[in-house]
Amino acid sequence: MKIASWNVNSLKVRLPQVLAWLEQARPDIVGLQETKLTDENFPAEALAEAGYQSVHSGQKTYNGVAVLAREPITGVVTDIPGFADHQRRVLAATIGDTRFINLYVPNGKAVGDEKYDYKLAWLSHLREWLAAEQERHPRLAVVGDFNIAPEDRDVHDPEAWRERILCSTPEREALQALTGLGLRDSFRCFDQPEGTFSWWDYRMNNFRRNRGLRIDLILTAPALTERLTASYVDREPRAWERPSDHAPVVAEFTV
DNA sequence: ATGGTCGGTAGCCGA
Repeated sequence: MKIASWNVNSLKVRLPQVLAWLEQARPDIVGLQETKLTDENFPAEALAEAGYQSVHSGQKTYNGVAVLAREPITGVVTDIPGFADHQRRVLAATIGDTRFINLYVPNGKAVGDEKYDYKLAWLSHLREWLAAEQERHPRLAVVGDFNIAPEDRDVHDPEAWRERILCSTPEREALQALTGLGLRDSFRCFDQPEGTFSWWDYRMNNFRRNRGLRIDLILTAPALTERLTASYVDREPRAWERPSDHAPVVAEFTV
């Protein structure tokens, strides 16, 4: 089994790249973030022709998350239970015996901003939900754009980013609270090249200079962690014409 | 040198 996560930064613009990547990578389950589409504009037919069933929780202009899968999708949940939010950032689904939770974690804008407080509150509620989900579904994968670089080695210039948004200690502690539930950052279950990132700002030729952050993650519960065979960032689509500012991240498993 | 680029949308906001 091969699963993936990709912040596409507008699925309207990025559909050709997404279809090309699905064809070459052939993942079984994919979480997309920042589709920026309403449900009626979601390209379900084009994805079906590519061999993927899909569910979408959409919103005009902002956010929007989708799950694509080769097998039937059931058990769809679109909100963190008990956390009312009009922002479409959550999409949980069951495919086979895998529970797949796709997240677009709030960016937070800047440390101390009201959006930062929303981000930390959101992550606190997420932790409570994931603790319960893991009880119900041992084969749990939590994927998405977490908008948090877990450690300094996930940041091209840690000193420049020290205690800034995406890297602050409270954000990292909120992420560690998820790994404290037994969810592992699958990427770190393997030796990895230094300077591996998943997001590069469009400005300043940051991709060419590899000035990025690793903020797109695939977390796995023990029943999946023990079946992990690989976890990596696929940088290739970031180098394509008219790219998203994020690259897809991938995890592979035995069965 | 404190900006720079995208995308959505129509003057800026969000990332």
